[in-house]
Amino acid sequence: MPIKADLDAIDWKILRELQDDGRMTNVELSRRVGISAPPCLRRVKRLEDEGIIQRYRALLNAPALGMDVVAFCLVGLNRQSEVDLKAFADRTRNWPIVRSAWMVSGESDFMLHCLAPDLGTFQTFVIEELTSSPNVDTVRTALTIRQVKDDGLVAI
Amino acid sequence: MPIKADLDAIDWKILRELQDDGRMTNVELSRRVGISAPPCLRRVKRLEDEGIIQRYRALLNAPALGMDVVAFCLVGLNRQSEVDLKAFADRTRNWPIVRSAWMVSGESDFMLHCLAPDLGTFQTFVIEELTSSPNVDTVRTALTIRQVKDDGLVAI
DNA sequence: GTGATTGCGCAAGATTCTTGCGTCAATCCT
DNA sequence: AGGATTGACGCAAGAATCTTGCGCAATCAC
Repeated sequence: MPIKADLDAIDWKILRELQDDGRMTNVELSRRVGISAPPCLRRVKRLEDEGIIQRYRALLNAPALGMDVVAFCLVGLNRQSEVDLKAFADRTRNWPIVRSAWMVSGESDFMLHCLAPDLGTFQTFVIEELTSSPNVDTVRTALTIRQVKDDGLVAI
Repeated sequence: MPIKADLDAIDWKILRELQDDGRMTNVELSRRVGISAPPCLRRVKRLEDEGIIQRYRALLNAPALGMDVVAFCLVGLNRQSEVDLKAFADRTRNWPIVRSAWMVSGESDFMLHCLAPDLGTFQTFVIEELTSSPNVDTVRTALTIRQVKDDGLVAI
């Protein structure tokens, strides 16, 4: 899709600040990156319009909301045809426990990032939904103990 | 940390909306959840103060920024003592290619979410940094082909 | 039934957003 | 080389939003 963006130092500063606090006011942002508010707002809008900033999201505290189990599942399929891959990808979108998912290459075909209120719910999901899903061959799970790093998507 | 929050239907609506667009104005948010702006702002501030909303983040388009390789690494250590785990966790924080990391239980000890400009850079990282890091036993990588689902952290 | 508590909405001042416009520096084209 | 063009900045002003205090109604406890 988008051609590689050409960004100057101020653009990178903006991206860094908005990754750190996506709800910062434009006035504060402009102060931090060293230009006045109007051109700063125009830069942010340009970054949004070009799709470099895809969206803004509030990050929630899962345990406080009763979601105590975070886990990853590596799923291997029996058949990896285009149709089979698409069918499984569609299925992940209908499982609320699966919060995000990637098609991957390697020993497995999909990586699922899962969130469940408790271990029983998660195990039931793995056994009764995931493992018993058509075309699913192997499922390896990794329960998270704690997150040890959480930086934004892009560094620099 | 936080006691399980007790949230009513409006709070959940607010959380859903701010996960979908974390930069929405409070006026628009209040309109969507069906109350006037001042109590809506007070609810958002309460959710922030109680740590239910942890932060706001701009999500960036990695390929547009020259980051074409997204991968996961499952890392197994030789020794899993408290000190060893902490040592490896600290090391992940100094690797810019590792964007987020979890300590996990299962066949591996750590899950790393990695981002690199190209395959060569990623392979060099895996071979010269990760695999050759002290106490690292096994490294299994899964290169992502594409993301097929990306919902917020908490559903409902 | 009465008092306390909680949360809503209104209103007004402060702040921020947004747009148009003038200026300036850098680049491009003869 | 020199004038034209482009692009981006900052100022200013009107519009929108944020923020706070306050009064009122509903709920809860006693």
